[in-house]
Amino acid sequence: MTVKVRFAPSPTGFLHIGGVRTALFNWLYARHAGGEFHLRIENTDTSREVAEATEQIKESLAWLGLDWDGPVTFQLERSERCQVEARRLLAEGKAYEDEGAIRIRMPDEGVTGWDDAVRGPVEVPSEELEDLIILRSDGRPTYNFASPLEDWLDGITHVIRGDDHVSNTPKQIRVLEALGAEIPVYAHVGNVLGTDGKKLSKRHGAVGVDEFRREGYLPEALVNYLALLGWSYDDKTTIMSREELVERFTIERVAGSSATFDYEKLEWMNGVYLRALGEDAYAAALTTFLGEQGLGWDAELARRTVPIVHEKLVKLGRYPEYAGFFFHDVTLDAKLLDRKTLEAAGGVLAELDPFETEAIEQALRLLPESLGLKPRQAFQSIRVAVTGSNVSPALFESIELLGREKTLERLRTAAALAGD
RNA sequence: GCCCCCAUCGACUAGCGGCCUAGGUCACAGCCCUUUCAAGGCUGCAGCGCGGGUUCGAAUCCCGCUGGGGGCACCA
Repeated sequence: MTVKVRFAPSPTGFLHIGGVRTALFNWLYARHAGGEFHLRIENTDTSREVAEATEQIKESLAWLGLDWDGPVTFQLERSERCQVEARRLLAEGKAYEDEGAIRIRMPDEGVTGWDDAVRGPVEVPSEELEDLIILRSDGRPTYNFASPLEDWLDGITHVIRGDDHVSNTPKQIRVLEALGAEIPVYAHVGNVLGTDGKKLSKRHGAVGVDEFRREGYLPEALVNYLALLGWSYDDKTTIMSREELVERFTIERVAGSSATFDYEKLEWMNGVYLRALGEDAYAAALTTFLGEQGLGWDAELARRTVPIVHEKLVKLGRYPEYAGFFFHDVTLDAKLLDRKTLEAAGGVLAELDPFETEAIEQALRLLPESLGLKPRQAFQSIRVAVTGSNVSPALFESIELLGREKTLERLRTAAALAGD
């Protein structure tokens, strides 16, 4: 039997990080099993649909590399089929009319249960199940009717979804039974919580995929991080490529408990991925990112800064503040400047030939002692003058890249500002 | 209120009755390296929610409690 799973978001807004995690688990499971991963838009409730949402969801998944099989399907397109099936249930006496709507009969004794692939057996007393409305009086199907019906139509074998659906599952199982459909395997994954311990949702702690993209996270890092949120391979492995994740992912190792999203770990992991990139790949990622930011910065110059920023940034979004001084003028804090040092540095660098890192370093290394300063103090002053900050990429390399003219100009400006 | 789910360091987790003096990663602290910041190396801090059982033996099994989460719509 071919594994078929689906990710079924409702198009009411952007794809948030909890939803992505669900999509990822489905995708990993499908790819691991050599099965199919379907994308289904559950737009039963037209009133809440957001026009751009579907496109945005597709874009987010594509950016993350979660490709889906077959066409994207829309729940709305199957509403006629829903009506046909509802009438059939009516005719079979499994459903009845109620003020224009159609309700399905639920058993009122015994239990309704299933063997959840992550939680094990779950049982709900059937008396808790109301005869739920499957067709509204205006003829539109409700979610708990349309969703399982579509699972049936699409031959979905495994339903992997968030914890918040456990209470829907018994209802959907009864719908499926009435329909005469096979019951898929259900796997309920623990929810993703915000730092406040509340479930992440569009209304709460909203974190869309595009936000991570704008901040300069790499999709590979996000995927790796998310995979570890509720799943683990063993007791040691943390960094795993997409291929390794696919190869290793199993539902048995998915946790049923909810997990808190941790930005700091994500940042660390993103740094790991960034550092693992070769210089060309890094340059490509950086210039693409900068382009998306719309800053209009010189891509060639950005490319040349790669060697000195490569190991330093934990996410590309830090680049503008860290290396922006290459592209625009700096503002200085006079308190951090020492006039004598700056003038001496200017003097030394003015005549230097060639104006290259090694020569620059040799020349500047001589300064501290002659000024009676510690290297640390002298270099910090120069660093601030040239880069505008006491945190910057390597100083001598930066000076070479900036060029003699700009360096001297900044040194002069800073010296004037320093006073005595 | 009722129903369901969950419960190991601050966070993510490993653990599926003896291998646990509870392991790994992030974060945090200290040290080393060092022109800043990172990175890297080393060391450290820190946890089985509580109470009963079962067993020769419990983080692991059972029950209760507590806590957290989710759900109870002609929303999805």
